[in-house]
Amino acid sequence: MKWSQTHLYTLKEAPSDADILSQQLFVRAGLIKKLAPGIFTFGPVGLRALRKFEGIIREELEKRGLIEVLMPMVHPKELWEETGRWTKMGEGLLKFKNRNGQWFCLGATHEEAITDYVRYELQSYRDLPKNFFQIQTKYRDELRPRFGLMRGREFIMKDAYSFDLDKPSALKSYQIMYDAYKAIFDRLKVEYRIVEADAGSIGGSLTHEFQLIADAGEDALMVSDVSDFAANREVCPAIDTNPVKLTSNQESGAPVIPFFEEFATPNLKSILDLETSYPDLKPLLVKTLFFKEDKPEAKIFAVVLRGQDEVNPIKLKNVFGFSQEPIWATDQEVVRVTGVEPGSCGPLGLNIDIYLDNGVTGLPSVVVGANKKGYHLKNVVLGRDFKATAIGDYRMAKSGDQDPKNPSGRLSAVRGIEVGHVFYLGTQYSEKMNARYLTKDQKSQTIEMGCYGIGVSRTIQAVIEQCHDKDGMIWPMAISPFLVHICVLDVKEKALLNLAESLEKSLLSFGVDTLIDDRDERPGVKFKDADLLGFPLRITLGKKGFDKGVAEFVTRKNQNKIEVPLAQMIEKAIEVLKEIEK
RNA sequence: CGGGGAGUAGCGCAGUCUGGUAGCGCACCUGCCUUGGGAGCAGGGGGUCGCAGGUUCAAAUCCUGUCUCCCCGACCA
Repeated sequence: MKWSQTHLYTLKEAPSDADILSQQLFVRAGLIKKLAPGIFTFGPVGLRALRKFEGIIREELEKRGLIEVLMPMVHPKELWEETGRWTKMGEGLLKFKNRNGQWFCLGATHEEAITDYVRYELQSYRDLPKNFFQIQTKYRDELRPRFGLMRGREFIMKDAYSFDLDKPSALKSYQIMYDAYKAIFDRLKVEYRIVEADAGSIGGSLTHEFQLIADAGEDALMVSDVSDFAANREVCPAIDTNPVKLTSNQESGAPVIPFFEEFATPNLKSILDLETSYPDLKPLLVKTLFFKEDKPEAKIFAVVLRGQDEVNPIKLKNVFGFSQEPIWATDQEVVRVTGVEPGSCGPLGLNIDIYLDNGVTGLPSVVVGANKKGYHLKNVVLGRDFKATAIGDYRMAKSGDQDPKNPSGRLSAVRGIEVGHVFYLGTQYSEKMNARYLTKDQKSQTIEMGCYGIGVSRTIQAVIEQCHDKDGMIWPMAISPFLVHICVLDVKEKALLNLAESLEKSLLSFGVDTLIDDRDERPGVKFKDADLLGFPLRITLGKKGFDKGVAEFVTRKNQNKIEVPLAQMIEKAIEVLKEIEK
């Protein structure tokens, strides 16, 4: 491909709305261009990266027996009403009417569509298992799109849906996809972790996320330093490594904690204020938070946890079986149940459900709000002074917590970009949509499902978030838009251009795609652009080298330079590329 | 939804307070010159200053309304 014959332009400055580096580089190199918030055009070079990644996905999935289909982007309302998601998905679904007044939405995910596609054809146990995939544009009406392709409204996704006879078979399909995803992301040669995760609005019980490690990632992950344990912080179990020790008197069983007493804490509103004013009480400070399920007429409940800990709404959602995260009670509601505004609330004397985080249970006594403005209570003892409805893990895990899989391991927090997600769904969709088959002994059985997604467009940018330097992108071989970038320094020299063209032709016969920069530009411009675009190998053909019979090879990653005799360019290029791939 | 900021050439910005011919850098076009790390000189093209209304002899600038975009925020008991 010649630069002059494609549409390639570069910017020295990034548009002011590009927030993270990978997005700036993508825009500067013309890989993407924003059309509207969260909606992008792919330029020819960006498209090549996209296509290469799609190729990898397709290869690994077809290898494992998946069937490629392509479903529509526009879905009728009735389809989504079958599963109740027309309303449950809320604002995320972009809905609109056609000229006849019929409602449609843009496909945000395709569980309904695929189930509809197969439910009348998959009738016999002989038809199962089957696993379908598609690579297609999704639309989700994100509240706040950002970071370019990372959180777009319109994006390209590979989604797959498995249909199985029973749960064991479905779990087998799950494992196949899990392994396929591993194979796919391994080929990118980037750092990623497979983490335990929350199922979110897709639903399901068994689920893993594939997270590409990057500081700009939107997800907080907890990873172990010794085992392969890794979890999204949303669901990571919180296990203290140095629980507060009971005093020796406590251990002997003597009731050393005196009755609780009130003390004045005027103008101290937050736990932070209390910590500052009473540093010696810091480990005993306990906060009482009030929540309710996100639906009308929901009951208020309290969560009690250490001042230093953060509540984890996802855990609450999962423990209580809510369909969504609980929401904070308003100040008025807090006053209604405690008699006092937030700042001095405590668990004593409440007649609502109180959920006690297990981080509190080791404390001999605690300090809580007195439910009286400007007062707190100390020497409060759990069980004696107030009772909890239930004790559980309701808090966020934090750095230094114990690895749930290996007691000697410690967790640390890293950030990740979710590029893949696998779910075991069970029958939650097939049941609602009546997708059934007949067993050998003629019984009607509900089909077991799984669903599996890869954010294709997100991944190519996420990769660059990890692979770049101050000069630009550094593409991994697997998805690099081109493998070789030939800079012809003197385009008026016909011989040089001819040489570049024949080199491209030869390389292409080895499957090595090449971009020839044939612009009439000064060398510096070409080198800067080559660094920005970041293809693995740059070959410089200049008049000086040509007269000496050599070309210069530069590997993008480490800027290693070697001189190569013109006659050996092809073999050497193949050799260098193989070296880079390692 | 709340808070903050911004809409002026393809991109990055100044000009707005204090009304008076629409500016700068990059990019683009022409010519000369230059050619191994974003050269130089000269000339040039491109704007209904987000939109609507108002004030004024005169509005990018002041007033009113409106739209759009961007950033931050759902840890406080």
